[in-house]
Parts: sequence; C-alpha cells; structure tokens
Amino acid sequence: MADRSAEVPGRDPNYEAELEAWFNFKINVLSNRISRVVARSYAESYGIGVIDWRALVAIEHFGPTTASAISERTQVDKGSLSRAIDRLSKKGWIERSAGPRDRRQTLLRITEAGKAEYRAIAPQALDRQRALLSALSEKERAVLGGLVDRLLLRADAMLSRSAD
Amino acid sequence: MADRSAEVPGRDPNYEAELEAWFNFKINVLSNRISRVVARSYAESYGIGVIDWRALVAIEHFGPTTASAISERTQVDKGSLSRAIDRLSKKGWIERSAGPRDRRQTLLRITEAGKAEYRAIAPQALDRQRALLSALSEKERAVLGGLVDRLLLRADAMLSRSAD
DNA sequence: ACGAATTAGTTGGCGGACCAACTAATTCGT
DNA sequence: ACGAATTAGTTGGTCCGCCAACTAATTCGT
Repeated sequence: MADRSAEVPGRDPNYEAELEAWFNFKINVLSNRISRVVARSYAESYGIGVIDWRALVAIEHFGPTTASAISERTQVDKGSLSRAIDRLSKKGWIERSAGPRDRRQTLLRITEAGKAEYRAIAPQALDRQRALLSALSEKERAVLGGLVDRLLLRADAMLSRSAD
Repeated sequence: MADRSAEVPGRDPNYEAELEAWFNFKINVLSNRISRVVARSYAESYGIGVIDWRALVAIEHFGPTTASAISERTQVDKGSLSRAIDRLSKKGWIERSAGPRDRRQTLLRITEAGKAEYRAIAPQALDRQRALLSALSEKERAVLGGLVDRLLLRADAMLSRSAD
C-alpha cells in the first residue's frame, strides 16, 4: 500500500494504512465538510437543519407523500425523519393528514408558506452545491461517482454479512 | 426498490441537483458505511469507539505525543479527542504526564496494557480495511484519493470563507 | 375470522462531528 | 517586565446517523 495520501511522505507505511485508514479517513472528513458547506446556506440563514431541508425538498418535489417514501428515497433514518417532519409541521411549512386508505400512513404536503421558504432557500443551496462540485470536471464527477458506488456496494455487502 | 441512485436518468434535473445533492449524498452514505464497517472490528469486540481507536493508534505510532498533535494529524476534534484520551487513560491503555518544558501540554504514551490491546485489535481493523478497499484497484484508489482531496480543498475553502 | 407477522410512524439512547466558551500556561509587543 | 494575545486542553451544547423498542393499523396464514 504505497499510499502517501497527498502528503506526509517518508512515513511508516503501517501508519498510513492504519491510522489514516487510507482515504477512508479522508472520505469521512470530506463527507462532513460537504454537509456543512451545503448546510450553511440554510442552516445559518433559516434555522433549518440538513434533514429538515431534505425532507422539505422531497415533499415539495413528490407532492403529497409519506414519511416512509421519503426515508427510502433520501436514505434518511426513519426516526430522524419523523422528528424533522414534526419540526416542519410546527413551522407550518408542511401539513399532515391521515392516509386515505391506510390509516397507518400520514400524508405530507407542502403548504404555501413552505413553498415560499423553499423558493427562498433553494437557490442558495444550489449555488453552494455548484460551487463545491465545480472543483471537478463533469468527467471526474462521473468517475468519482462510479468509484464511490463500488465502495458502497462492498461496504453494504460487508455490513450485511453482519460483521464477524 | 428501483432506486439505483447512481443515475436516475429521466428525472427532473432540479431534483437531482437538490435532493440527491449529487454524490454529496452518496459520499455521505459511503462515509457512514465505511465507519461502520471498520468500526465493527473493534467497537463490537472491544467496546472501544472510533475516536478512541484512532487516538490509540496515533499514540502507539508516534510515541509520546500531545493531544494537539494527534488532533491535527487525524483531524479529530480537540474536544472529542480530549474525552477519548480520558477514556483510554481510565482504561490504563495510555499514560498522561505533564509536558517537560511546556506545562500546558500533556504528553501521552501508550502503556504495556495498551500495546497488548493494540496488537489484539489492529489485525482485524486492517483486515476489514483491506476487504473494503479491495473493491478498487490500486490505480482506482489513487484516483479516488486525488478527487476526494480536491473536493476537500474546495470544501475547506468554502468553509473558511465563513459562509456566503 | 382470528391470531401472527408486517408495516407506518414515534420515541429514546448512544456515539460522533462541530462549535463556542472557558482555564491555565506561555509567548509576544512594546 | 508586564499586559495582551496565543496555545493546550477541558467542558458543554447542538445536530445528525444509527439502532432498538414500542404503539397502532393492516395484511397474511390457516
């Protein structure tokens, strides 16, 4: 594993492999930085968190839908989503109504107030997203996406083999 | 679940950019999966968390060193690190001693007990790491590392421009 | 048709990332 | 040399990701 992860050159190779944990570590940092970068556009300006924003976007885009559907689509945890929906609802940005045929479900729809907020926030979020991604070319983004996907598949496989 | 999140071609382009947040979202998921995959080897078996493990490895590798040095190197938050060091110390895996010339510093060194734990845990962590990374070729790992680095640089730049 | 399994959503807990405020020790400017 | 700024480390708080347990509603097997 001749890594050298961009710097720290003449270092103990074991160290590279173990502590820096390869780019494992870098991906972790990147992931958190990204969240933070994009989140700032709404978190600081609108007092709304990442999950709340994802939920709002999903509800806006997919008309009336359910929490489960959003959770599946966004990969956001059911529990966190439940709390986010609660917050959005209390702000009056979305409405809850009992599911028409299955009364376990709660149909979620965005309100006019919610749409207004969405329109106010979205451009900033998009701008940040674009600013971040413009660090890579179209092609590089595709490559990165592909590599990440493959790692994801492997990670999922390892996880479902319920450890050892 | 016909998701496949890798593309979802004929979809509202706004949706792709906003909700899925490009691979932003995927990287997030990947990052968490990775943590989980690798963490299992010690978390479940040894009752030790990710930060504690990173700290232990760093201290093992860099002989007596300080919390600040570890924090910089591993990018682990100072506060979290402080607590991790406390836990490791209480377990008797490391020792604290006042810095010889600068009494603000606390020199950290691994104990014999700590070394034993390290030797017990490390192979599993490494195996998992290797199993995960073998999903990519050497070359692909290098490419991925490079792309991630560039995104990281951009993200950091955006963050230090203190928002907007 | 009735009990068992499943599903939607809620709640609580834990660990981790980040940030801000604070104390104590040290360095710097003048 | 003395006060101001910096640095090491600690503490506390927030948010998010993940998991587990739980309630209520629905479906399934027989």
